[in-house]
Amino acid sequence: MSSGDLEVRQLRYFVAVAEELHFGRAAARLGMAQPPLSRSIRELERQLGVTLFERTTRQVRLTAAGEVLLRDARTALEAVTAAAHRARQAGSASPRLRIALKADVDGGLLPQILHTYGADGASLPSELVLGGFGEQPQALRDGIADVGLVLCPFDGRGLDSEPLLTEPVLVALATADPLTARTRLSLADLAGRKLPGGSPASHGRPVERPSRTEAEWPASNLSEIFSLVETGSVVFFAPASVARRYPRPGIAYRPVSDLPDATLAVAWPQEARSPAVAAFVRAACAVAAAGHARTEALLQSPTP
Amino acid sequence: MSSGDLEVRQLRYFVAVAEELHFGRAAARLGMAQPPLSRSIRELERQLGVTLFERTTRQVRLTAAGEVLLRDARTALEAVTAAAHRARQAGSASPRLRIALKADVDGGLLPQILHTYGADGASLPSELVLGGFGEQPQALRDGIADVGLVLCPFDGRGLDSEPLLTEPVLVALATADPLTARTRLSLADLAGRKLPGGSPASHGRPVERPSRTEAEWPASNLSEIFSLVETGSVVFFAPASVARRYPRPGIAYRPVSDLPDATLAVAWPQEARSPAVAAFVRAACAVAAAGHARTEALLQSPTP
DNA sequence: GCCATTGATACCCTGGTGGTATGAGTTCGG
DNA sequence: CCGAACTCATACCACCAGGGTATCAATGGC
Repeated sequence: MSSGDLEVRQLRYFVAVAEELHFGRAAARLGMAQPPLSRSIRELERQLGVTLFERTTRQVRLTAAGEVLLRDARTALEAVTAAAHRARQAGSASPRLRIALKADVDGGLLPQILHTYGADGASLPSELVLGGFGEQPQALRDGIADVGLVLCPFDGRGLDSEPLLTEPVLVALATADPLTARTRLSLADLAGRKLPGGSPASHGRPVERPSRTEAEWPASNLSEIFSLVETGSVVFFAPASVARRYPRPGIAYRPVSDLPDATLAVAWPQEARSPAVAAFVRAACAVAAAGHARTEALLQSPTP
Repeated sequence: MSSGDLEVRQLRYFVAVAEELHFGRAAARLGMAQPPLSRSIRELERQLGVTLFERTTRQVRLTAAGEVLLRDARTALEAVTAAAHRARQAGSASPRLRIALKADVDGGLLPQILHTYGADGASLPSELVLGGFGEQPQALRDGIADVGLVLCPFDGRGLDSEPLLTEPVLVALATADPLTARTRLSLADLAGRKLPGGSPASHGRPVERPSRTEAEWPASNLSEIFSLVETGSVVFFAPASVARRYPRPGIAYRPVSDLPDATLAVAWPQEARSPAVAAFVRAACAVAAAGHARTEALLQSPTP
């Protein structure tokens, strides 16, 4: 037995094959030829003493053990890449707090949060890490960012989080859309409308892992999405704070009665121990609480 | 840059050097020569673009980036070995639920828990994984066990847990000990007495990572410890349920007034999704709740 | 100032890792 | 029923990464 322990390369290969369920495609994705990949998987199975795939010449399927390994291998790979990224960051000449978020999806709190955070003694210079919908948790797990603003629900494996604010979700329609005649819509009204994601309007964000390439998204940023909305080719669900930021003449926003409110949260890796992360979380919670209190006050006393 | 990504071997090497702070000793521990180890660390630093150690010929110190990497590398290595162990287990012909505990430290609940668990439809045959004090959390992180019984407080990184029962801690003394004359003791009374761990009685269990070899523990199991207690060479702190199990004539148990109660908890890896683990946790909580209710009843109605 | 200690450098060599060519089994069309 | 296409496995080869040995160089203690 030369077994001893697994290597990262073996895990990468395994995940590639497990995701493609096809040795040739997996090899292509890995930039290598198929035979060494087959051999490597076989060697992995030998080391583990376990069959990971059931192969026919026409089909490759994961065994139960393979399913288990796929899950654990993914988290192990995340942990390794996170170690690398965090070490690089910690060794850099100018250490920074890297904040992951989707551009404009900050509930309008970001400037205030940054201000409060900057006043904290434990604060480091901050840096924004912008990413697409739902990519923030992965960025945190991979060590690309230290803390993030995310929309609930999100994939919280290995993360801790604290909710900041909850706000209604509006639908953005072209002003020309007949539905704008109504002041309130339901999901049923929107059935069949296309979403920027490309898929028909079922509701909610894509839950599966976003391994798809950017190319599949016809529009990757909100400006482009709202341009599409303006032309009437798609509709788009946006939290109220995002809607406030894009008050275009060609777009109308309407509340959706049966869509749950969107909750913005601050999230960070569970094992995070950095004082800067703690300071940012403190600042975010404080700003959210202040905003909440202000809203409450407005509601309580309509005539101040 | 041939960097791309880290390899497990590099992380193992780094952790060894970071723990030993000495290339020669680290190399010996890894079963290899010193020069390739030095070269490997240098290559790692080059890949990361970060200095991990400050070396003089007389001293090796971790840099800040090194500290960060040490923490993350440990968790990454845990994740990798866990993946291997869990895959092996999942692929075995007779899958089992592996329960980690320290022998006899189960609050007397284990038989009942196993009985209840066995009646659950989702249950698998169970297997006990016995380990020393505080080794259970590590066993769970390394994928050696699926669920465990642990004493609080414990190193809960990556684990979820549920408390089961809380009971007072007694001190075990030789019957010949003059302190047995008193019915109640405080920690101050025991100052200076030796504990089985070898260190003087400060109180509590060793908190640092138990990487020490078994040889450092003069007694590795409770039978041996209680033999030492009988001879008067050490005293020993034991939860009441453990004391009940060793009612030896040569040993007297006394409550310790200023020692916090011991809490037994059931713990499992956060990412665990197995129905068998869920069934065991359910069973453990149910049995604990039942026992708790029984105790309450006894206290409420002293004359039934 | 000499010596012991310890990390770095130089060099060699083995084995693992990847490439190419090809075989073998399965499925589908005719 | 046969052949073509597809796909995974096997055989064999080549390269270099990773480990070993010998040695140097720098530092600190006596």
